[in-house]
Amino acid sequence: MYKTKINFFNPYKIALSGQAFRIAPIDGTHTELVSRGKYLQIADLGESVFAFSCGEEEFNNIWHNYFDLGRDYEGIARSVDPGDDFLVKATGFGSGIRILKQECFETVISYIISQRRSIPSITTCVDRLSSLCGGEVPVPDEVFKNDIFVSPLKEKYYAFPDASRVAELTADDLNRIGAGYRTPYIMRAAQDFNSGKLTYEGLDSLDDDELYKALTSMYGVGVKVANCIMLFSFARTGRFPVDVWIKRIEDKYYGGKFDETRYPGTAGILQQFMFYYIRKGSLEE
DNA sequence: GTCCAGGATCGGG
DNA sequence: CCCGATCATGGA
Repeated sequence: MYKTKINFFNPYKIALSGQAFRIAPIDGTHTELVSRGKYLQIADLGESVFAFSCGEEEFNNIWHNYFDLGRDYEGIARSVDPGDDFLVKATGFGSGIRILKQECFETVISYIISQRRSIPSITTCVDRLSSLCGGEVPVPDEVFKNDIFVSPLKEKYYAFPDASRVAELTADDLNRIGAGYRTPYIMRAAQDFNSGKLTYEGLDSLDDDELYKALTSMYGVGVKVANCIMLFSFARTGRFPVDVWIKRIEDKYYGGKFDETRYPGTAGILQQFMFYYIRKGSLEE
């Protein structure tokens, strides 16, 4: 168990923010996730103090980066135009949300799956894919031994499969987990990552325009999914994905188009606040 | 049963 | 370049 104080960090909101599909709140103060082939539980102890179900070394090597804890989110919130009522509200409401640095292949496949589906439906499909061919991930003993933590939601957890495993699946396999018409998209993406035609390192070495071009040239990856991959896996925080929810915001509050060039390098982070607010904000009004 | 979902592709104008 | 039809399925 590693305990530390973190400002502007709210795992509960992050779990509900819809940017990742394998993180979930257990109750109001506990959140669990699987990433990097590991199970992690976080307990919110109040006063901005959090307990992680791992050692200090794992926290520093993996989770500090995963949760983007080195970035100044307070400064980003302060940079918002005070005359933009909607954005000010959204940023305040979502305070504590971080842009996760998710694994590349998982993000590509998850967002290919995401097209034209609701978030619960995406989660179901990604979970089915993981339990079909991802390796089982143990829950650390610490979760059961230390009463700071609570019982996990599920009995078993599975890593998101790597490209070699997904590349072995047949169209029937993918249809069975509910991939629907995205099945051929997933198959080709898995082949490209498995063959080495696409790699995280290769893609990450590209600048924004080149990366965008590389992603949108993939079969089944269009404008929106490419921007999500860039934002949620490559930390290209200037990218501004527009889905049906953001489009509604643009129509209602920004005359049809949000001027993302006003926030170079941070528009994507603000986008996530907007997305969270339009979907969850009304629940507390 | 109906409707919509963190859209992309394809063909045709 | 822009437009409309179409795509398979889960969840509300």
